[in-house]
Amino acid sequence: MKNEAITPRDEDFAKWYTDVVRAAKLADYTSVKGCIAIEPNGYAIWEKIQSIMDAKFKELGHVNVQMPFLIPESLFNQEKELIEGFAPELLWATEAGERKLEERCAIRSTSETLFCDYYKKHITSYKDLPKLYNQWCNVFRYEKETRPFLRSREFLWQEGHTVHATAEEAEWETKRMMDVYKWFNHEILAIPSITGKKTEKEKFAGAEYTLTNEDLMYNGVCLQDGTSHYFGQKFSKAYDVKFTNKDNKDEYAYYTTWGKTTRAIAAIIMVHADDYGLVLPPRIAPKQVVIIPIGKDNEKVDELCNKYQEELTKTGIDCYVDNSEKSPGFKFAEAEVNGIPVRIEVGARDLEKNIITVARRDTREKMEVEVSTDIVTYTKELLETIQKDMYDRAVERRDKLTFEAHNLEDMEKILNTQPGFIHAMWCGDEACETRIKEIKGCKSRCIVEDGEKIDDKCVCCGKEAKYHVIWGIQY
RNA sequence: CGGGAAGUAGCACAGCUUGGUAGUGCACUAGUUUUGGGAACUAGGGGUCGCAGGUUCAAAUCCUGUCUUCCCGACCA
Repeated sequence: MKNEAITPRDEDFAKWYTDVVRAAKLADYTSVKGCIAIEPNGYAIWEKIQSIMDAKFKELGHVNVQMPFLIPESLFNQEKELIEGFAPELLWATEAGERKLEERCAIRSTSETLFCDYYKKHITSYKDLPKLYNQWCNVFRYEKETRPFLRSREFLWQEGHTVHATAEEAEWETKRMMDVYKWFNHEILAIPSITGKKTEKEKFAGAEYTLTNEDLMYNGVCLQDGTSHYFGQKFSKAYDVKFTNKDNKDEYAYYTTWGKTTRAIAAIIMVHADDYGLVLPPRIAPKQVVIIPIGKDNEKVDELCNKYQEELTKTGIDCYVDNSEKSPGFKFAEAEVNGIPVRIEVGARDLEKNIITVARRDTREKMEVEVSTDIVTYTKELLETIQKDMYDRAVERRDKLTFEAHNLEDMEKILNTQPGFIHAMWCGDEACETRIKEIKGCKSRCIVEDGEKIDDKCVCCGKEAKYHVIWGIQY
């Protein structure tokens, strides 16, 4: 049954996206521009993202803290590049009625300033290092065009802020956290992201360098989804974060930050969802299985539903029985639009033949299963299969939308027909980046680490090429 | 912030040109019958027409301003 509330994906991708968000009840608009109400279905996904990532952070030795929501202007001003980079997005709070703040404060857009201010007081010796802190919070950036999850003014994220005694260790941390994001996207979200280093033009304001995680959406548009920054001593010099090293000398600390946001939910939608609604990879689905009874007041049906629910829950599978008064057809459609990976239909008619029906959301395939089958093993295997198949399909689509450009004409042709990840060589000159941006706003996504040499010459100016870069149109 | 479109019941829309009792479908509530892909019938409830001014005897309708949402740019996770 085609969902009429959802605009077909190939007809209007932007409209399809917001239709899926609304139909799956992930978020709704509020009377505050750019600030969404994340609804239970959407927040449950975020909670699952949090729980998996948080467990990973803790496993790696990070601890959670919470910093203030307001940042004094004087503190912000200590780092020139940061304030310049963020100035257009900052919202300043000064007073509310007759109550005035002691100092003009920015609503936090990112918390480097506050962490540095804190670390400055708490680090004296190399023995205090490293500090591996993370915070889960909301931030506010004054965005002009907003869309649910994809780009909102207020959004939720985690920001890790670590300080180290040596550059090597800090760089290792930067890389290691990028690997965590990559692992998370590949293994949990079934999104085959690519990672690499941002160019000078695209890096975070004030960073020595920025590592990035880039996803490719169904329509070939790129999405930055997770970054890890190496600041070297830049911030610690600006904020005076010093420690005494082993040689009894003062040294500025080495600083890293890394973050991932609710935008990941946008990525899940734009990579996996279809014309029937949301499709959730089993490992991130808050509810992995829905059991739908068919046939009213049928003892056998109810009994089997409850038995399945109990057995599946016991093995750690998130499932529930849909006992609402709705018709079976309604329940099917609702489970589908909400993206629940597996649907078990227990019907009176089927039971006479000693079977049940199992449907997988990703392919919408229905299977008849003998009642005697061990439902736990069957479901576990099916969930794993779905996870793997979703990943494989995403890889296939990404590869289909991956191109090589050897000159500007190639680039233009690709961008005008079907955008995607465009591999091309670059001389390293910012002028060439600017020139390429003139083509449909195409930007460098990342420099491929250890990327193979496609050409000797820069795709733009023809001079000697230094870097293998992936280019694309971004959200 | 530039260019375009739209705001009327929870949702989708009609009514506006030519001012005169607030409409339709879905959803909602109650009851009955139903249940294998968004059930049927009957009876109900719900709207200061985005907001603020103005014109008028009278404004959803005309005028001005403003806010929000969507699309296309510029900016960004």
